[in-house]
Amino acid sequence: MATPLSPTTKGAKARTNWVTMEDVAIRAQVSKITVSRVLRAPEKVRAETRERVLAAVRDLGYVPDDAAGALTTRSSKIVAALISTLEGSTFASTVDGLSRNLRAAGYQLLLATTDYSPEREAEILSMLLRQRPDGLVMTSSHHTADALALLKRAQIPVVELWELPPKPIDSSVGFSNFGAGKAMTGFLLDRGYRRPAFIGPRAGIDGRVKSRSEGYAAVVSERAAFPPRIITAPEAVTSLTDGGASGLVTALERWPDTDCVFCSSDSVALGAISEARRRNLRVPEDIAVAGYGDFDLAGNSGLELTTVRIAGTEIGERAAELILQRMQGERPQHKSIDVGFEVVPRASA
Amino acid sequence: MATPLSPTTKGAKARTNWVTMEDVAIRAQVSKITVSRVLRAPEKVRAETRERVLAAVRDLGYVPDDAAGALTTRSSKIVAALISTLEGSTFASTVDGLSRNLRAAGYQLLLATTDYSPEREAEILSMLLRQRPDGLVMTSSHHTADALALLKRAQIPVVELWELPPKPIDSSVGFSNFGAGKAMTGFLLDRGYRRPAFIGPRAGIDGRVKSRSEGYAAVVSERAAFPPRIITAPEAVTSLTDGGASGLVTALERWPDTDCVFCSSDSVALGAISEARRRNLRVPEDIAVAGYGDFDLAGNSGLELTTVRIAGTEIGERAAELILQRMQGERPQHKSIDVGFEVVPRASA
DNA sequence: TTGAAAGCGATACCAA
DNA sequence: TTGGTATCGCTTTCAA
Repeated sequence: MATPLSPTTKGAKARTNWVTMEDVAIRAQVSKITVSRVLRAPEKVRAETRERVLAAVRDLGYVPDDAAGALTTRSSKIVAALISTLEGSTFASTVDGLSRNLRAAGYQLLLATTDYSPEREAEILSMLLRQRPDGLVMTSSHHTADALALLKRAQIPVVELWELPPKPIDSSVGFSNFGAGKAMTGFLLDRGYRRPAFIGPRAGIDGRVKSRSEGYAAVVSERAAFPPRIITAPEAVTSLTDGGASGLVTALERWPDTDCVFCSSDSVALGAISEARRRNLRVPEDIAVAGYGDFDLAGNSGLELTTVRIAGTEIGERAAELILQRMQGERPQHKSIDVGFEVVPRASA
Repeated sequence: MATPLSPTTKGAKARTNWVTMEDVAIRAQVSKITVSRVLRAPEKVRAETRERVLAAVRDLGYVPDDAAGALTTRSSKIVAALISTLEGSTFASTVDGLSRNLRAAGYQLLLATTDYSPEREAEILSMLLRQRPDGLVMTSSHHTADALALLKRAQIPVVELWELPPKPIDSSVGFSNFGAGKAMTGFLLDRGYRRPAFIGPRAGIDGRVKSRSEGYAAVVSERAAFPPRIITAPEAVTSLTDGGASGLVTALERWPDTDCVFCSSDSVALGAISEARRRNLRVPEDIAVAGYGDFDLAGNSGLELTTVRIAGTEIGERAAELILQRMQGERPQHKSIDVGFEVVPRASA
């Protein structure tokens, strides 16, 4: 035994199987830096040399180590995303649009969910920051002081999604939840409903829901002759659909003349419709139901849910564009992008 | 002006605002390596020193650079996930469970979606690998030769999700799609339906659907007196629900005695139910409909969809456990974990 | 057009 | 219990 190791120029001590740039360099008979150039600025290398290097890259199956490169370039090619939740598919399309557009520019998405908790968000943030992301997107606009301090020190572009905070940390892509609440409520009144109530999930879970309910309240206060009727599901109710069912019950008990409910999401609305059917109430004749989100199924399955449509994918795509510009040091024209929303009238209200 | 920079020991040349380990060391009057120890093996440092270092860490708001550390430890603390799609919320809970459990162990999730395309998967894989993930999970089991070669060279633990491939790359967490197709079909025949058809999305999009349809076909061949009836949505139809609607139409045209359709997903089933209602067919009396997935809404909204439930979150959680074990060099007892499935009988079939 | 040397921020290994 | 030194894989800077 004791076969002498072939003196592959000090390459002998590597214990991983990753091919390094040095390996490529040796095979192509050039220096490391030339390999680097071929990969990042091919025009700076003579065609002949370049071909030799590319051949070596192929032969060896070389995959560059971005993390190592990041050490000198100070750019990890990673964008971190803090998403409130992946369930209910609210943000799924946003994440999709985001990752798609980022990847097209060579960036990867580091994803984490916060379950709507600012404390968890802060904690997760500090973990994500250890990877030195070049940028950050988040779907919440309510942050702890710790989180804000971390973000400040990180000095990376931050984009807040799905709202347009009055005082954004940095920039934002979203729409006015307050405006959307107003629009739908106005639409319902225009349709002739007299006593709309608002049904939301457990209290304070989400600032966006609050904004929508405020939009509702604003319109009711202005145009209707009764105080706003806002129902919040009890803490015990966890599922959104269950919350919608119980919300409807509560609304009808408390205000028997309720003729219409505006739900904080389509899932909640489905719960309400389900409960209405259970009670043999006709929708919308006996009780009208409006949702929020325009999820896949809202328009189908005989549901015909009147709702508000948000361009989730577009939010992700625009956020990617914005953050890419910022990461490349450009100063984008707009720090806030309003993608709007749309009231979608269907049969349920 | 021209205030002389305080000679913070060569720290003067840094152009980022990140606090480095060296900065902490200086402030705590120790060497870098001691700071490193305090952070990773506190018991090896005298309590007094440790306190001084921790104070410095806090004061400076130091956040370690894992990417730099990865260079020597050869562990990036990153796990990459290749997900077929985030839409339809099929995999959302899996991603959630995965990222939650990984994070608890200090790992982050690098996420990308492949849109069910093996070619795209291979391409994305090579990009993800540049970040040197410590492990990889993927929801597809159909890979290109390039992808397999990359995976092989990467030499990291790989977990395939949502199926139990006969020949896994490495390990897997899922269940038998074939078995699930068989189980639901058997259930439908037991319920007394005589002529069940299978409705899937556009051809070949997903190996799992194929397995389910094969399970269906196996049972029909064995127990029924007619050849399997399998409908595939035309390429033109993109939405799953639309596919369900058109699938129902096709089935009834081609085989008017069809009394039951087993759909490849709940979304498809909703489309079918929707179409049935449009045609004034009663569900399940005139036509029964079964789905697959047990999405949030399946049990609600008067839908009462009979379906197959998959423990999506559990798949993610178990996958995290498995990959964590493998990354720590343990050899887990099981390379494949079967989380099973469950036929959920409701009113639609 | 190409290369040599010096880091980037952290950890491993061996000393003190 | 603590520290010095040599890397990790890559890019930058400066020369040739």
